[in-house]
Amino acid sequence: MIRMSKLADYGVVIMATMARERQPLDATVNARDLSEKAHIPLPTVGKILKALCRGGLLVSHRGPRGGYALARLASEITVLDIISILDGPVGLTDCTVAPLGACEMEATCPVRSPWHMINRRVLDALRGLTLHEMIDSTNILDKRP
Amino acid sequence: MIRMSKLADYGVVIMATMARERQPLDATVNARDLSEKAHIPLPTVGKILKALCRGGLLVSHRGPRGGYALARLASEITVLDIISILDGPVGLTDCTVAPLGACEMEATCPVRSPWHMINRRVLDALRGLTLHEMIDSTNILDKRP
DNA sequence: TTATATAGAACAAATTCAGTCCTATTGCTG
DNA sequence: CAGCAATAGGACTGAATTTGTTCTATATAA
Repeated sequence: MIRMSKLADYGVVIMATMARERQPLDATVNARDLSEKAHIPLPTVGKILKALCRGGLLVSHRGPRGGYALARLASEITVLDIISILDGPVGLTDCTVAPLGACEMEATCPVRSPWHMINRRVLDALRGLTLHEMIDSTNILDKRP
Repeated sequence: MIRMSKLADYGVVIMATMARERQPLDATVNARDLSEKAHIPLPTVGKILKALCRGGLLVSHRGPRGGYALARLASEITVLDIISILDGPVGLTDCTVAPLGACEMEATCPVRSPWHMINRRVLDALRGLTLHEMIDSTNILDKRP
């Protein structure tokens, strides 16, 4: 159904929530607080935060008063970054993600190249939106046609 | 993973194959031939053809020498049409498809409106490609940046 | 009347996903 | 230094979705 996983959906919400707190880059938020703010169960939040950390979007700090913080500015994190980490490579069809030669129909497939074009547009749409734009309530995104 | 179902993927291939035959609108192709041309198992092709027929994209003809034909010109059938019929409403997140008020976070959700914008772009990309453009090997789609 | 082809529903198997839990590790703090 | 707080990473289970098949009924051409 061309739907992304709930994990990725949650991930975007969590990242947006962190960014919206407008904390300095080095200020950390722990999983428990995020769970409450985003209304997502704590174990799930933890799982997502760990993945985002491994993916390089967050930095973590262990121990008491530990937590997570954005690894870079909200304006330099895109929706595509988040989804790719949590869901793997984004692609509408297998053949847009699989390595060249993986599909035996490749040479004669009537839809291969059109799919690549559509896929590129989808990627652009996801890459074109940063966390910063997402939380900036004064942005003009919604007014665009 | 933001991937559409195989059924929808097959559906697009099948429709493109039918359109590529460049047969007149009333000429029918049966499921068996399509199965061979598209390299998809016959039962699966049958299932997809039935669904596309119910969805109004194909017309069927029973009995010996029966089969299926496009219900309208290839230039008037979009990729979005095909996917919607086989996979249901297209939407990256549940909240872009669910009726208003279905999500309790709706009022305060930090990502709701950005998602709607991204979703609109994805829909546009899918709606912007017709079956005719897809099979027209001389089209300029691939050359676009 | 018979063979061919689709209609539609029901079904079984397989894959994927969501969510939880457990143990290890790190680092603050008294 | 001892104990607590917090993340790291993996394993595991249950559920939901998806895939692909099969079976019976119906229509139609020869």
